[in-house]
Amino acid sequence: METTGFERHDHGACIRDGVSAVDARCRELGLQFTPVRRRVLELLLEGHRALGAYDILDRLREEGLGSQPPVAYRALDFLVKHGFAHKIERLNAFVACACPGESHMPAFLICRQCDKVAEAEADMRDGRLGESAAAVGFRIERAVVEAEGLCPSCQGAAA
Amino acid sequence: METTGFERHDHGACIRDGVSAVDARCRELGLQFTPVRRRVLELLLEGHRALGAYDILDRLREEGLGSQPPVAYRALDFLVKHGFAHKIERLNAFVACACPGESHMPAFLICRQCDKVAEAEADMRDGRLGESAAAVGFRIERAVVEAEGLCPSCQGAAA
DNA sequence: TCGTGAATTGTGATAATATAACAGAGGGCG
DNA sequence: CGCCCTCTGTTATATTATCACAATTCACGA
Repeated sequence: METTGFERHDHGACIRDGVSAVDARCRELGLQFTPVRRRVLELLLEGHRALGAYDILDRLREEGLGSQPPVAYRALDFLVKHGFAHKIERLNAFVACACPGESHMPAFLICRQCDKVAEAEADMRDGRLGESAAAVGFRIERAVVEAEGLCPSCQGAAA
Repeated sequence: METTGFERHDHGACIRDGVSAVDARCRELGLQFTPVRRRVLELLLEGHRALGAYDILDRLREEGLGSQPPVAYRALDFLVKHGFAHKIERLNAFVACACPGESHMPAFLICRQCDKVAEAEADMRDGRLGESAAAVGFRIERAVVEAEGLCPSCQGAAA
């Protein structure tokens, strides 16, 4: 289990790699990685932050890539459906996936101060929740796991 | 760790006990358990299902207890704030708390077929997510844990 | 008991998030 | 070319949630 997002890293590479990984994956799967979809992914990769659909729509509008909600929602649906982005239910917002292509049950660490979001792997079917689900005979298919708190640098800033 | 909601149980008692537990707790804490708040809690306890704010508002309207959204939202905010109910982010809906009064980090098992919701205890600060959060120095304060899948009886029905 | 301030409720308006429906554009392929 | 399929553009609308402010009710001490 690993996390990304709070450590410092080469963020330019982070965007480039994210986009090209998705690009490759789309080629593999025969999916169309259109300009709107690509741009939305770039926007999501820009900060390790969750962006609302309307934030994204505003950016698209500025750039002449579309002006109505369905444009943004369709691109986001595409990205989410294929695992290139995730929806953060707690925030009604979206983040780029930290490891596109790998199938996983993501969990998120959301800083309430700076709004950064890190992605971790946490398959709930193992572990204690999985046990208690199994105990009552519930079969877990998907899970939303969103932890909220303070990231390391905001803890430092508070002190 | 225990769950409730999928086992069969005396549901009449379930509502009565839920309401009176909250009633007692409000008395303890000097909170006003007003008619609207009581009624909303009863509605939430009726099925072990998540109800949307507007579903609740419709019921309140029928009963002459209020007709505008803030009436429902304020009652729900009260119940959630004091731990008598929880919001299911995945569904934008609300459920009564299975063990009001006890402070806890609830997790939910949501059946995608029958919409029933069971509550389990799952403190994310322990376990593997907690470890990986600790590893990057993230301090978890709250967590949304919502597992979706099939409850025992819906698995049976599917077969 | 009464006054006072705080909490609660009533109501209209509006914000924020999300989807439906259908027409048009474009590309691959017979 | 003509057909089909996917993607895009656009209007309209649905769903979820909050703001603002007036009216009322309630708790509590004088």
